Amino acid sequence: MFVVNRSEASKALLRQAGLRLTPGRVVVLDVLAEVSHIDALTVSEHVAQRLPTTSLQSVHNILSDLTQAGLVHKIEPAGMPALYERRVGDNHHHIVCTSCGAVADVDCAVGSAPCLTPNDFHGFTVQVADIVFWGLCPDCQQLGPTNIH
Amino acid sequence: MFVVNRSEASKALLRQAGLRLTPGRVVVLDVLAEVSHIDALTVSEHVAQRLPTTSLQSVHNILSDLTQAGLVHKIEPAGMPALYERRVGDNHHHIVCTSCGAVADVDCAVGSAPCLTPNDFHGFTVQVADIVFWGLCPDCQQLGPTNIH
DNA sequence: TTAGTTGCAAAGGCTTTGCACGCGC
DNA sequence: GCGCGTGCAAAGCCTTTGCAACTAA
Repeated sequence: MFVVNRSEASKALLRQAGLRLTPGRVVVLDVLAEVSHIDALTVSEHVAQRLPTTSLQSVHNILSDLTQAGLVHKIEPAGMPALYERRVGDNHHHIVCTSCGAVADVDCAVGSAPCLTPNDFHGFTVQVADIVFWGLCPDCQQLGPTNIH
Repeated sequence: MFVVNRSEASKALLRQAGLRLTPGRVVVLDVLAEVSHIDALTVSEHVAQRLPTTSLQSVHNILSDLTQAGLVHKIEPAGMPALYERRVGDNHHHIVCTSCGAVADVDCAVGSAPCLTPNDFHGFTVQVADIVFWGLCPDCQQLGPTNIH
């Protein structure tokens, strides 16, 4: 399979997902391929450089569509605006810097079903585990924390 | 140690935490001792039954103070208003019903540092792990899900 | 007394909604 | 041409902030 450039890859993803292929969606996917863990506003700013007419609200719509289609993953760390990333399969979680808000991926140490030895809690059926680690990123460890969180 | 009633226990907690003892704070703690995993609005409604002059904003202030003092724990499941509970020590997480929003406590199966075999990810220093499980509560398993999430 | 809290009102940040226009298929 | 997406504007939701009046210590 030859994919010549980023946009072609994005278009292919959209087609696979059965989504209509629009400029906005292609550019949003392109942006997320370049920068990860960014919020809707940041996505919008990047999109605006290539598609100046696309509003923040449209970016929200698009991100919502892409998330539903499973092309994009939405992370919602407590107290922060939602962040988006292109998902690369699953079973990775995130660590967020309590000082500057930087985010990094974390492959869960335990494996495919983290913290889930029993499959059932209080009669609940467990479907997903959302795991967010909080700590200090390397930069903030040196500078001393300012705790945004 | 004789604690005659709920309010006395709440007052004792406030004193221990070095917080000023006000009616609002006592009642909020009382409410949280009775009902757990409720949002600020629900707390406010319960408080209003005993202290009608206390506004929602004041409840927010109070919850924020109590959270900072460590008397109360704030849970922020993705896409829901923040929930509060009186903390009973730590190391328990939560499972939220994707259909009706019900919340239950989960003692993490792995122990004190769930999913944390290494203590360091990408140079980050890990301080806390926020873990939220999503699934269906017993009621919604029978009724069929309506997925709020 | 006096520093810490409350009550009220207003604003803030992020996200969702509604509706007419326009574009992908 | 039909129907889904977009653009724009406005509202929604929860929460925070500002400030004067009050009250616990």
